Amino acid sequence: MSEPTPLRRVEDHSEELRAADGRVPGLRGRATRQRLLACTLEMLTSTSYRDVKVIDIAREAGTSPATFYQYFPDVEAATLVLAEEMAQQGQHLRLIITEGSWLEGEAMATALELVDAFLVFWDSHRSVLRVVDLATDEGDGRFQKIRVRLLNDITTALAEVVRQAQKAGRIPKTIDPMAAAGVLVAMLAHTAAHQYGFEFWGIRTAKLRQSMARQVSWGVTGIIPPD
Amino acid sequence: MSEPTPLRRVEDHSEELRAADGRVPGLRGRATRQRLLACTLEMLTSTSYRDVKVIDIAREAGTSPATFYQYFPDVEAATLVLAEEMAQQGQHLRLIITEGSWLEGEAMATALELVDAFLVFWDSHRSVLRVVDLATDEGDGRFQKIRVRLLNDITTALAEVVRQAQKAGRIPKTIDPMAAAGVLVAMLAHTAAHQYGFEFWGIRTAKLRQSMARQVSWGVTGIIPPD
DNA sequence: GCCAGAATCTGACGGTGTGTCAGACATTGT
DNA sequence: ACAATGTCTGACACACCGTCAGATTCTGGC
Repeated sequence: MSEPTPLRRVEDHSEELRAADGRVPGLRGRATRQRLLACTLEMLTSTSYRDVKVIDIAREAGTSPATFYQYFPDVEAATLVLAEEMAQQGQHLRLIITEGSWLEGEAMATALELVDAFLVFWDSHRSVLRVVDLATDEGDGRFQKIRVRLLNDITTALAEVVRQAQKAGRIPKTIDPMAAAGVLVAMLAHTAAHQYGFEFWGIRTAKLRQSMARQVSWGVTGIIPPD
Repeated sequence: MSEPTPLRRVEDHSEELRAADGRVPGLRGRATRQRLLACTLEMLTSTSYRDVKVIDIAREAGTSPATFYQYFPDVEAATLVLAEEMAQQGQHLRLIITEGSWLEGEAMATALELVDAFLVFWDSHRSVLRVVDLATDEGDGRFQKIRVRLLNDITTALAEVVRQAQKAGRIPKTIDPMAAAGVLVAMLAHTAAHQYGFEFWGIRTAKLRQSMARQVSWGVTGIIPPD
């Protein structure tokens, strides 16, 4: 537990935070950084992405633009951190798939649980997720990585369920489990993202849930769900 | 065909184009406007949306920023026009659904056709579509309207197929046809949007097509597709 | 308590983009 | 040839960006 290498100056990195000038921020610094992150998030939810300005974030945080640049090279970088935090929190979605039962008669309930979790998660991270999607589409590798990390675990978990169904002969062997799972995750993600769009369109959320869960349940187990 | 109301000055509107100063542009004007639109599109595909600047569009079009503002209040407005043009072209997707056969043994082929059309369409309008998605998420009603118009026709067409399947007793009556169709369209749209993301992830496009079509085919007809 | 030195913040500045004029320039009909 | 009308742009005031050098605040050692 004590310092193991007194001679060589160990740049103990791992998750070392660095300010613009290369220094490791102390307590106060990290607090300001957090404040800036929070305000970035707030701006992101209340303003069009195009119009999120460093100067506004700084004003909101009760500091100056120069301070912002002390901790982040630009708005995108701050958003990236927010996205990483979000992806962290998304890991629990995976558990619903691996812990839940996909047996006949129970699959639909598990699917519904997954759908609900998706809807809640997407709703509470809307503003960051839409930037992640945009940046990914625009070919930004950093955001793409986060997006993949978030969805990959969920997809592989679902793919494993598909593989089981294939063994049981309920889903054709010609199906690629990852493709099947990926398509379902895409459906979940996009529906969740445009949730309120559907409502506005005259579709009740309860009906939406039902249809989403139905597609997931069948797509993953090959079992036709009960009404 | 001749002027019918010589006394009252008829503001013949309908689809009257207006410049910033309220005048109706002539030939040269409309040409410049088109040139600006084309350059906006080009910028949109080659640059992050945040970084598309009026000055760049103008430079590219060989004109000055002031000219841009003659025809559009801002970059978003120009994008809106591009989005409208795109939505127009999307109408043909609807035909695939209404003209195709969803009978047993043929549904999968129709579904595949639909999937392919989606993939092609999304690919050739990627840059505009991602802005439409972003702006819609951000609550911009104008983009939302376009998005709905594009997807609504497709969704109602699919919903009609679902309704038939319900009559035939292959899909439970408790399902809301629009919800079922909406979920499938969401899947198609999102998968198409992140097409190359899947490839990068090790999934072959052929397998993706297959899984997409499978979900559509079953979700819409209730018939389990053949391998 | 005081102070040196480290950590943190900011005012001020040159650079670039925005959005708006008034007026220069082009085109057209007579 | 010369209005009248349509089209474009230079110039400007304003806002934000991103970067310093130096002011301000904190901290540990005495």
